[in-house]
Amino acid sequence: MTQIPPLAPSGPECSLRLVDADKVEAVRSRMPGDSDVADLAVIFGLLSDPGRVRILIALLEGEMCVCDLAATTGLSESGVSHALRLLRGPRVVQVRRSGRMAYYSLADSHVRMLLDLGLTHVGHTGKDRLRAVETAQPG
Amino acid sequence: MTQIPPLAPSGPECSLRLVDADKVEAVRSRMPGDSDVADLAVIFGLLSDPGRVRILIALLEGEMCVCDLAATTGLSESGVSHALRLLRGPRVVQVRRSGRMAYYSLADSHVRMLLDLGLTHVGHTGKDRLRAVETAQPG
DNA sequence: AGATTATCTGTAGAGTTGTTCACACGTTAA
DNA sequence: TTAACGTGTGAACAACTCTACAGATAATCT
Repeated sequence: MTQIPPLAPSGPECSLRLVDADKVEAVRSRMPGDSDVADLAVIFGLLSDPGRVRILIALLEGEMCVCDLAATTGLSESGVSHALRLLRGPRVVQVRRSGRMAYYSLADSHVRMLLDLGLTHVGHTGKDRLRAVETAQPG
Repeated sequence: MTQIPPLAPSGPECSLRLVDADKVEAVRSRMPGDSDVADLAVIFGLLSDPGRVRILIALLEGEMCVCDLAATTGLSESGVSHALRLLRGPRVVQVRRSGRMAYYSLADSHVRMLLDLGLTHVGHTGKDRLRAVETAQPG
């Protein structure tokens, strides 16, 4: 089930050096499969752009239409549309249409938690993300 | 403290359309600052590469040296070194040196939680995963 | 000393990503 | 119907990122 296959490709002339072979084997056996790792990287990649981060943070407060998201985030409406397209694919956001409006909202609670955790890491207040509670960080 | 400034740049010839101006204002006022958003995007960006994800998942089990990380992840040792350099900057990992060995470990518990949350999001197999986040919140 | 080992760094090329522009699509109003 | 509106899409271009290779650095050993 594990990939990253070439640990011991053929014989003793393997060029890989190992210090703790047991640990390497143990960790390799518990490593998620390639597709899970790739999917994980894709999700994080979607959160790696400031514009998309702002869009998602805005959506934490509830659904919004494209033009309001543009005004909120400072992106162009086309830029917001492109970003939302990327986020729609892996179902990070979902859309509700009403007439010519498109109202977007978060489709996955994990993304909400990822954003909260990330903001905590970055030091933007404690868990209380969107409120100004100075939790000064030493060093 | 909020940026994304050009909501109402000067006058009525503003080209931005608003549907729910109150909501836009409310969300804008709670939006983290540019540097927090940028830092957040950087952190997620570091997690957006399969190689780095594998390195960090390996480090969930404890510290490892570069060559063992290479054997575990399938990356070249140079590639691991490059990846760790990126992760060292924002202090996602830390290094302990002993002789000519360099032992890397996770430097931030948030990253541990981000990885676990992400794996839950993609894998959803709900299994034993990686015994990560044992320091999670009490029941 | 020189050789070997483990890690680190610089660079170049291929590949990817974000932004902007222009226009297309479907909906609503006149 | 035509026009305006909100949104979606494709293409082009700059900017960025990943990977591999070569070499550098520092510690260890003979």
